[in-house]
Amino acid sequence: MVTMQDVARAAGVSAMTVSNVLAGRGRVSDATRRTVLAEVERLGYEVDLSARRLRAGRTGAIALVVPFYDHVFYGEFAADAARAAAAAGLHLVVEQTGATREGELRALSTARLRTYDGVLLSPIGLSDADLDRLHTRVPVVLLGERPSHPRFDHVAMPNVDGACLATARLIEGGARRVAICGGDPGGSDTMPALRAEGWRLAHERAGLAADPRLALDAGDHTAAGARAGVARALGRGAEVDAIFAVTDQVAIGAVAGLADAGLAAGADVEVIGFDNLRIAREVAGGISTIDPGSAWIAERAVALLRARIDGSTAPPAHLTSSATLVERATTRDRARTQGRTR
Amino acid sequence: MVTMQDVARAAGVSAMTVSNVLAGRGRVSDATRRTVLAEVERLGYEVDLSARRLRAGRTGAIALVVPFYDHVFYGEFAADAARAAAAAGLHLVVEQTGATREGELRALSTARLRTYDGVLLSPIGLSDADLDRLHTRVPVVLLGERPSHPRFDHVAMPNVDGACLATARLIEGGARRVAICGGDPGGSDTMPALRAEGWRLAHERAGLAADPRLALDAGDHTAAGARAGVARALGRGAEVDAIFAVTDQVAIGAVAGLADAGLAAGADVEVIGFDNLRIAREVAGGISTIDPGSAWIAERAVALLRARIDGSTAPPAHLTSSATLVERATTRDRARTQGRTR
DNA sequence: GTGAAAGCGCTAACAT
DNA sequence: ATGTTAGCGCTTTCAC
Repeated sequence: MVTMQDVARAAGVSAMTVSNVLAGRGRVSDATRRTVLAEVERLGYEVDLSARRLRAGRTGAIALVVPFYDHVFYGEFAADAARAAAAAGLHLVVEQTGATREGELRALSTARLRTYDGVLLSPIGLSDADLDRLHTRVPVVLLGERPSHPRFDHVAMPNVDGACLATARLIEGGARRVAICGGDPGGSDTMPALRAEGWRLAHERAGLAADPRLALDAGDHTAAGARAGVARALGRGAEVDAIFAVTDQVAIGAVAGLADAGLAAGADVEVIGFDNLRIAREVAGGISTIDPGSAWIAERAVALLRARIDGSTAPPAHLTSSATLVERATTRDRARTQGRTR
Repeated sequence: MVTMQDVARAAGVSAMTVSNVLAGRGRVSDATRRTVLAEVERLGYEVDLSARRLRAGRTGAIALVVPFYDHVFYGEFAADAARAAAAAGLHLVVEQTGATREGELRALSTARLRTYDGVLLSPIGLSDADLDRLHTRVPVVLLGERPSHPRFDHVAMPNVDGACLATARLIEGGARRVAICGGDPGGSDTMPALRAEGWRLAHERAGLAADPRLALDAGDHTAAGARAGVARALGRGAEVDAIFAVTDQVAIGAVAGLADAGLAAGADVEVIGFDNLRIAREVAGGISTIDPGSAWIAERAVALLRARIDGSTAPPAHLTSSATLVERATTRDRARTQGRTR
């Protein structure tokens, strides 16, 4: 294994000069630089990141910590975040927690975290109290449901607004029995709870009452779970004019569940999803959905993290992106695509 | 920031003893252990991974290096690999290369790699010559298309076999004009080329000739690209009895392209995809597909890496998983699900 | 069972 | 423009 010393010796300079050349730091003559780089190349030298970090305190890498690797939404989000990180001169790596409190604490609290300059965390299992207790030198920016914690920067999804926008569109389209699939009207601050709140709010604003019996189960929020939930509800005779599905995955399952019952999404029952996954465009002729502005979220979150890494002591920012309705085949098109800003 | 020294001081022992307690190494009295652990807890101490690695040479983490974060296949594969890694006592993190030679070299060759005990690499842009030139102390296990490189362990997808199995099923089902969507009959050793080879092979074995005009374009292998490709082919009057789509994403697009032309996947044109993505089960009534055995691949790859990390000098292993046909609604069911082993 | 000394590979701070 | 010194936090080695 070749070290910086080896390169220095071979180039007839000190290790410090090699370090300076490699980091583009300090003043080095052109001749020296060339010699050093030639030796680096010849010997196949590569800096040891651990050593650099131990001394310099930085790695140039940030982590995105998500609940599950195999959720399409997080995959697409990671791609957005990687783009934003690259633009900010940072390298992004992704870690998974399994959506458990323990997994999230492990990802944050344990040592692993020290090898990153900053962390983008999508908390699911972690309570505010857990976050309070977090004593970490590494800057953390929270992603997710609702801007909440006073100590951390937070960039949130427009959960309530987006759900409200979707439900309002379904009501305006003439539906009076608008179901929510995968929502949790009883809960608080989780994604299913917040989107259920938007569903309820849209009813209220239209002078209607959201019927709790129209809160359809979506199991674990997979397409399979939603399909089964919709089939079950239809099977026991639930009357449904339209469905707001809390995610596009759920919407895909809901469309399948309708099809199982001989109903066509769009023509018979309007369906709107949430997330604007790329795949939703090609399924069932195109699933209408709420675009939560993921690219904007990724960009702002990375910018906030970058600022903290650079030592910013500004008060924590709490941002929420704005939701846009994207109409496709599962809603009968009146206007094609209409946006709305909070 | 609290260091091991701080804990040692507080517990009235040496740093070495703290280190021993934390690593479960050496002989430490029970009383000392308890005191140390209590101080660790009280001070909120966490080991610094960079320092540990610098000295000990290990981090307990491996990297999975994939072309794109936002490809569903890699997301599902990462989840499998994380499970396998956890079982082997390793922590898995995911990095992205953008499918470029440069990105892959950067992920491997640059320093970043040294913070991992091993790397699972899914090479796309890298040539065998590039791999030859790789001089890295860190063990690398190759994933992907065809077992090839003499210096590395490799676990491959059953590309040719799987494609052959799918195509054979379509031919046995009565189709005589079996298209391939997203294949590359001219290429070599890439995923589209190998799956095209399987398509050709199945024809040959059935005493038929694969018609090169039935190699349908799928653009960048997104559902959108495949949909456009199928629509274009149908638009210029191509006669197609059945479609083997090289991935499930492509299959989803192909089903949409057929629908655009008023054709029903399954009833009018049989379609088989490849990958067995979870989402493929719920789309279009269920897309028939080839299960490439991703979980097996992940498990074997992690086991090989674990062995190398532990110092194995066995000759490089070259494994290929076996393909299974999963029949759903886009094929007319005769047998439900039939496997085949290589 | 525990500790002291040494040093992993690198870079900040200060010479020269 | 380049080199010297010191030390980041940990663990290996060896002494007690």
